Amino acid sequence: MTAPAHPNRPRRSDATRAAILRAARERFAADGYERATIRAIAADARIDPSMVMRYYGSKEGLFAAAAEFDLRLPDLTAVPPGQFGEVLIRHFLARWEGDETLAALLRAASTNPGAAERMRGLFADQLVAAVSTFGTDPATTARRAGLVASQVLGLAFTRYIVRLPPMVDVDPEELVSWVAPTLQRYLTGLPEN
Amino acid sequence: MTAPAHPNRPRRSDATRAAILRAARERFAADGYERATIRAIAADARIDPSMVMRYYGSKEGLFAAAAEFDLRLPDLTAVPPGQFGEVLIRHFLARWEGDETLAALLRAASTNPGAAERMRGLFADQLVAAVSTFGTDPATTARRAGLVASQVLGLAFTRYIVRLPPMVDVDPEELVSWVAPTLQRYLTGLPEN
DNA sequence: ACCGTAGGCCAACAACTGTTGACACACAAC
DNA sequence: GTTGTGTGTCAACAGTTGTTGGCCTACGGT
Repeated sequence: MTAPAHPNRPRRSDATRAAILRAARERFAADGYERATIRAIAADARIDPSMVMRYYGSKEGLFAAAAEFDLRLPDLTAVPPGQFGEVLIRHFLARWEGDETLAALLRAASTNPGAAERMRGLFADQLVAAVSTFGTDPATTARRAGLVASQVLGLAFTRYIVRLPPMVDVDPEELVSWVAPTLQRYLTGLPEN
Repeated sequence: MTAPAHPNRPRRSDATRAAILRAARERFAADGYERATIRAIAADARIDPSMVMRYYGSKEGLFAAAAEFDLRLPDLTAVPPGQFGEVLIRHFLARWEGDETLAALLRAASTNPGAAERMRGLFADQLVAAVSTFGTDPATTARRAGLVASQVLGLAFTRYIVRLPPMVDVDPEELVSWVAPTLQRYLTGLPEN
């Protein structure tokens, strides 16, 4: 057990824990869940593999800690309704480039049931919530959020995972100008227009 | 060596080869590349694991054979320019539901470099080729094809891999009516309209 | 009827995996 | 200084993986 008498006193091992988490995110993002071995992660963090087990219990526990993620979606009630799409795609691009946690989660979700479940939860708890803040028909909210997810995740998949050359090379600003109208229509438009 | 004297004579083992391939596609589609073990595939095909090695050389060779895929994209020169988007999304949906090979390739591409390379090739050889048949500026062809791929693969990812409930439950016809305009704009429109 | 060979199974290998327990050191409290 | 606890290493475990070679069987051409 690692339960100090004074619960909030900084532990001497905090640096090690952080190093493990950083290495884990890198490896999970680069290799996916099953190819990212505990031994490799421990080597990156320059500690013994058994430390990973002591601090995170198991490989699944480590992944759960490493894939903790907050989309930090902006409050759409403070955004002009005509700019929902642009604000969202800009936010996603920035969030994605700056933090490899989402890439790790995306890669792992393809093959690991637990990671897929976590991805569904992230979608249901955060994206659906953000979409439902402004007044659309509640009956269509989930579907609109799903469509947004399909375009945003597809963008991430082609750009960061499979790395299709045209999607890797394209200027982010041009990406925004192409994708923003798509998200805008998914959020506020009607089908078949 | 399995080189018969009369090269095109049907081999007695053709049924076994086909059974292996079918089981391999199922397992790769359901579990991804690393979780799909040769032993499990062989058990599904009711043969010994060593047979897989004899007929396909290695796990990578088996995957290469199982992930052989032709998108069978329609000839867009025979389609009214205003219906490119609708024709494409209908075709993709049908192709996806009827054959799990693409799901196998998609899942594997997340974690296996070879599968990702194959996905890039499929994109470059087949989708870019189809897009360039009609007269858009050649300089933008690859980008337009990339955007189409991002939406189509994102749809597949959310619907068949992660299985986001709203994307799984949505009626295919409604999916068409939402996504067709997106693809249409990626193919023939201008950004920021 | 004979015999080469393709089809198939079995057992084992070496490498790698997540995971565990025993042991050594260092620091802080008393 | 002693003691206890948190931090870290080492070696080994049991299971699984891709892969290999030997052996038996049964078909098909002659």
